[in-house]
Amino acid sequence: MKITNEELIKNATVLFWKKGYSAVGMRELQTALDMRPGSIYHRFKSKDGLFRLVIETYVEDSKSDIEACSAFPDALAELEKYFVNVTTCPGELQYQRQCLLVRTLSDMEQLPEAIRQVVVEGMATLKSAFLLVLENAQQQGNISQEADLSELAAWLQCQFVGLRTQAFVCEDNEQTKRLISRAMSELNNAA
Amino acid sequence: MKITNEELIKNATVLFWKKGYSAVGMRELQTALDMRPGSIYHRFKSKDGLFRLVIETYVEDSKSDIEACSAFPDALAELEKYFVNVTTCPGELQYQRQCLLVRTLSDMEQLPEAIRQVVVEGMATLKSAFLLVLENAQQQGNISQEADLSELAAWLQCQFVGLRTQAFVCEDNEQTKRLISRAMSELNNAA
DNA sequence: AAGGACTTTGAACGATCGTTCAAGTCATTT
DNA sequence: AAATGACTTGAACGATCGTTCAAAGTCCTT
Repeated sequence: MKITNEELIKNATVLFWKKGYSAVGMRELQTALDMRPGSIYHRFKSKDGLFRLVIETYVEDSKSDIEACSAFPDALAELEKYFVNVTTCPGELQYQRQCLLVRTLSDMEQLPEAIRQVVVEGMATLKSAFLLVLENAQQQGNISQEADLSELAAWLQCQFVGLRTQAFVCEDNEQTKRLISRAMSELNNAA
Repeated sequence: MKITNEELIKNATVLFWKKGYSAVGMRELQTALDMRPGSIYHRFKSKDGLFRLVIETYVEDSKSDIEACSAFPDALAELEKYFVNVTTCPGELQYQRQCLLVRTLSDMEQLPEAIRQVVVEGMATLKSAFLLVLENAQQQGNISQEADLSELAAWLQCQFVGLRTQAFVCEDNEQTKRLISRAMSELNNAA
């Protein structure tokens, strides 16, 4: 066991993100992880088990990235940077523009119930992360005191999903940035 | 050939929409269409060929639905109704909340280039449909004359994708309606 | 050096995948 | 009634799927 789980999951994430759960074959994983089937099954129990770890890790990482924005003096400005980063990642990383959770929604039908829960809960987790950022922005005076932060968090997540999907399809980074700054300025005007 | 292509495509659409391109097996299609493999291949050439027709039909239908809003005295109000209809379809039709084109993005990797184009062009077609509605709304005086309609169309599509995805995951129809009316009122304030 | 627990190996399994094709059915034309 | 052409049938093909397991390898403890 010289190679850490963490590293293996990172490699598996790339594959699953690029091709989706069902399109990734075990032989492909065997190559990518440089492991033979028995080893993979010994460590991760099954393809499902490995995928579950991938999703859980992804949610954890994304949550950290989003919540990290709260620490800055202007949380909303930092969140905007994060949106831009995620939607404009270049060339060989373009597959990362589409949120992994959203892309996994398409595989839900053939995932075991346990993993479906992880995905749905993951969406909720990220919404909470947005909420934390909004709370800080409110304290910083950039969002009105009367605003319904919980609904704004749902709204932010909508924007997040929509923007990432459009960036994934369209590739026009300048338009994406304009759409992001439009969304952010709507946030400032929010009741 | 007593059953029309149209009807067969309708049945196939349900399957592809629910499970996604790669998760639908030929045997499943054989059952759903009540046809034997040879017949399907005789009519549609391949699984790809059938799926292509499904996508093309979906784009055509969606385009019509969206553009139909232009004909009303208040095009934006009609568009809002359409958004609500699509995001709140009940129970056994819930799979329709997620846009079929967006859900197909996840299968792109394993689709032949020709169909990828159909999907991407389909997204552009729907954006144009939104543009048409916006042009009418502008003439009706509900959108400022200075607004960049082309960018607003991209923005609308973002909202469309984001809202449908969130409605697909969350199932809280009331929140969805609030988010939709928020989006629509932002449209009124648009520069 | 021997024992024991953990890990890796890779051939093989049964199931399912999309697809093919020779044979059969059926309506229409001659 | 015989021939023609369009469409349907369903067994079968090779490929690939996720998974298993007995055997071999590795490494620490005694």
